[in-house]
Amino acid sequence: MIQSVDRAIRILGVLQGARRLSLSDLAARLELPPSTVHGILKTLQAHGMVLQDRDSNRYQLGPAVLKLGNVYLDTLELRSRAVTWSEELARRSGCAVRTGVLTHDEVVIIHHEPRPDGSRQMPEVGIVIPAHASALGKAMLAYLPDQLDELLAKGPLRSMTSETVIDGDELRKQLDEVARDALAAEREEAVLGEAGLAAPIFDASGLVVGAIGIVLPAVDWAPADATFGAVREAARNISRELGAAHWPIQPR
Amino acid sequence: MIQSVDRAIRILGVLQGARRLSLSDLAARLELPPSTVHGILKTLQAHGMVLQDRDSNRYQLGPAVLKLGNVYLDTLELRSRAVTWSEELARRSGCAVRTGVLTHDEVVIIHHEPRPDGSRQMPEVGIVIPAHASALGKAMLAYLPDQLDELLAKGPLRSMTSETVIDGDELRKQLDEVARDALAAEREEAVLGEAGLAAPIFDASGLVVGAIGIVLPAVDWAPADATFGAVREAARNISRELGAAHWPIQPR
DNA sequence: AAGCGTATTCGACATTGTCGAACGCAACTC
DNA sequence: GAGTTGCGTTCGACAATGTCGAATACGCTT
Repeated sequence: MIQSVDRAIRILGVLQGARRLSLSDLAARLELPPSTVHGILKTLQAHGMVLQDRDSNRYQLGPAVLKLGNVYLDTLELRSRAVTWSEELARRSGCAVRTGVLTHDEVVIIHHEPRPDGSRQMPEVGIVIPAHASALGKAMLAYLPDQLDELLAKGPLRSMTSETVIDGDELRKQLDEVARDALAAEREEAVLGEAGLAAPIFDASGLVVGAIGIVLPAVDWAPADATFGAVREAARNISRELGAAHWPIQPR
Repeated sequence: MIQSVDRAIRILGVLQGARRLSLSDLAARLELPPSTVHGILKTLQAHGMVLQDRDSNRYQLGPAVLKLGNVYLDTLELRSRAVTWSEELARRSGCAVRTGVLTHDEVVIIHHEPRPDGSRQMPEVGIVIPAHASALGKAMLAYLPDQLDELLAKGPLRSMTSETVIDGDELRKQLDEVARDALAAEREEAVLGEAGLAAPIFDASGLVVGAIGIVLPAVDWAPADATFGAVREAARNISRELGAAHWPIQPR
């Protein structure tokens, strides 16, 4: 692990959480001398990864990170497959559809198909949700015991709403059920008033590479039986296109 | 400039251009020993900035970059203003609307309003276009002589189509006209069959912070007079909301 | 089974980043 | 308007750190 690179990424991470920060704030949060942080910041700035507000001198993320993000999406085979099947799933379920991948303890949304009712909706590509509080995250974690252990070892689970599962054992119990059905649900655990239903996506090597699912108003729970089937089918179809031999894969 | 951080970002940049690369390819392109690149790569990997394909061992960008990109968009005041006015501009012009910012020699799209005809269109947020070959880029460069000098000093302009302006003097001449009208046009200079029209956006300090414009099929050139006015108005409205005292600002 | 082309590990060396201190600058305060 | 405080930034000596060549391990082909 190269120290300065690690520090640079940690700077980006802090900036990600706090939007705009002064050099001294940044240094305080990282527990590093300001001059050290300054050197790294200037390097990041030269590449457009961060930029400094002319008026306040505070630092924030720069346009170069956006460029990188877009290229990541283009390289993902999963995404191109998800686009096709999301459309169908949205039509069949009448709900917005999200596809996501796992990074450490969070789900990153890589595709978002708006509800097919024609209303204006914010694109959600790139947003992150704690894995333990989302249907997508649970669908993936159920088949990734190592990632789950790592997540639980890291510290207490963050509570998002009163419904968030923050007990490790309770989460494990839920995930056992998820693995049995290849279907994960979430009711107001991340956002009040919102529920989710998701299924895991596997690739040719039989490992979970993502999950696809629907988002619906909590009051519309439970969805029709056909909807459960539609989510599982979307996940299975994408998995097959990625070369997965079976769906679902048996965990462990 | 911290060497290892600089190298890390260069690695990300190469990965951005080439999608997936083996360690030796990557090392060869950067003219660095493989072991040096490997150390940096492993650090980036630990943070999810890059990931390694299990089968081929090749490296590619990871989900963490996508997360960063999304947060960058959220911090941009310009973007939230652009969303409102893009909608109006799309309605008035009947065209797709793009808003972009400048990084070095490229325009990064930070908002994309699809053509209001209801057809399915790929979201274009995050894509990059060489500044000299786009209406958005010209609109900004006309008011940023320093950036223009830097761009021209860096080397020959990249040709995208037969229409791309690759002569520095010719570009300067065009930009003088752009600065006079506060309106930049582009006809098939980046993509054959596509034309653009854009106007610069200024902030409270009177500097260019972005540009907004429309994309239309080259065969539909020239747009109606009202459309020219609509583009300028959108740029002026956003500039005013950002605190700009005047629009356009006089260059130099 | 042998050989090649990979990625990866290791360790010695000196290059390089680090950190404290000093500087410059602007915005307040009295 | 002089003094003061709180910034960001620059500088340079030191040694911690990243670098690179060589050695190892791995997987694929022949």
